[in-house]
Amino acid sequence: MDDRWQLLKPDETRSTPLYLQLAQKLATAINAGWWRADEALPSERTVSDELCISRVTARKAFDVLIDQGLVRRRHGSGTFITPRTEQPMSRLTGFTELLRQRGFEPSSVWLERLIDQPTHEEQIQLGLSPAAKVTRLKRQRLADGVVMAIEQSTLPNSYLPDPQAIGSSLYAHLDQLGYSVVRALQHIRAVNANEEIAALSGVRVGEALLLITRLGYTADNVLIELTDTWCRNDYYDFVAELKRWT
Amino acid sequence: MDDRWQLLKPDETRSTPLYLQLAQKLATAINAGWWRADEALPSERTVSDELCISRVTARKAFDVLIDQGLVRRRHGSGTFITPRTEQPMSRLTGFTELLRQRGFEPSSVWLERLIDQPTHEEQIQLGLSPAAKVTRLKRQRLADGVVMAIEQSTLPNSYLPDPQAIGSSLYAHLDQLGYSVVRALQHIRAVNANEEIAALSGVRVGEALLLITRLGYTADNVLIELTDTWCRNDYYDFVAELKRWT
DNA sequence: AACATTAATACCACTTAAATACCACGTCAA
DNA sequence: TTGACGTGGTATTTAAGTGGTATTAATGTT
Repeated sequence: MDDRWQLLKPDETRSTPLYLQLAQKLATAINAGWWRADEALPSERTVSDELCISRVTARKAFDVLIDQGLVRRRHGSGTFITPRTEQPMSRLTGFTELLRQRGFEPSSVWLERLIDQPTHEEQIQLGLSPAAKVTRLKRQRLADGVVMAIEQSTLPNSYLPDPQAIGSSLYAHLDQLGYSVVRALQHIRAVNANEEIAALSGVRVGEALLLITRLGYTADNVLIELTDTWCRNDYYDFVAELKRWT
Repeated sequence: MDDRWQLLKPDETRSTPLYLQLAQKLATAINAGWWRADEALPSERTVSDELCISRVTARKAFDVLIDQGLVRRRHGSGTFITPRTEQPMSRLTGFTELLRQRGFEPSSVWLERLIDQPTHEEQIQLGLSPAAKVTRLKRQRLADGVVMAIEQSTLPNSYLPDPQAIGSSLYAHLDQLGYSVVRALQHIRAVNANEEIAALSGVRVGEALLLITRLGYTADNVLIELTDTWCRNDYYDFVAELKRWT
């Protein structure tokens, strides 16, 4: 900043309103990358003081930027740059939340909700006694009515006595039962769609899909969830932000 | 400790919150190895007393470290260093490092190292002047002698005057030149291998590959690296650890 | 003249950083 | 076994900084 204020100063000739001039200059600055994603703009007061205009005028310029979706306001906190690529997913969040953030209307269709014998491998991973059973869930995930992913979860039956009782959000249901998934390991790889998945997700057989395998842990560090998700990546790009620790 | 407290003292200029300053200094100290794995940090009270700040402020700094997975808290007992092996890989790390961690012997073969005209899109993304050129790098990445990925990078020529001088590690080379990549956005999706990539990576045409697109930023938040990596996922699974923020 | 737009002033409501004071869990020695 | 002490956990408060809004005056348009 500092010397950059000069560039935001409005013209003397008031052919166009002050707030529009400012809005335009600010938009240019944002697109030029003066601030990074989620960084706060100077406050409305700072801007108005620095440019010798009223705060409401500065605010009105901000309104334009908000209307354009360039920035977002938080009462009592500041005005922040909207990330261009929308929300890097670095937190554990359900499918539903994630889609809402991206402006889609999420929904889902149950394909399977049943109690079953665990495979040998599942017995070991989930630490089940020989007699224990598992609950299997399978559903289509939709965004704006289009199938986006097929999701298949396996949990110890003891955590989900009644599979039919699960609403649209598995995580919300688990929360209610006191078994919140707090930490997860996600394993991402690419696979070619087989006949079953292709038919269910509406892609051609052989098309590349993301296969996300998730291991969900409770606060006690107990593995309670094994989930495979086949994602059509034209709808579900996975974005991660990485940092270097110097 | 003792004289080390001096190094943790916050700056007078309060441009950034105290707790963030402290968190950063502590993180540096931890990575520098001030404490051993599973060793306890000084207690929140000790830190706050020693640095003449409130305990809650010290505590808030600790919160940041916990969020980064560097330490772990035990009620009534203390705050302990997380062993490196359990720390989530949320750091930005080159291919080489990553493979070593997994016990492979990494190597690479150059396919292309040249100076070229940028495409229009690259001009905009990298903020290049009309006359500026870019350096293109393309190589096979091997693990134990087997091709694992094809990597194609584009950087502004100004950062890499002599492409031939790059050794095996691009990041190490950039570090030496003073243009460290500090932050990166990774975009992961699945694609079917086309003829070129299939031939280069030794898979059948149409096989599912991970396509990882990376945007690398310097500390000044300047985008200097565009990299596409096509990965055979039988060798390179992408693992991420996610946390829920309650 | 009547009206909408622009811009300024003054005051309200929310968020955050930081401090204080007190509560709850572990450890360990008596 | 127990209780004192050291550890982390949390509710509350204060001050400063942020956006939110009603009101008013000047200007331009019809």
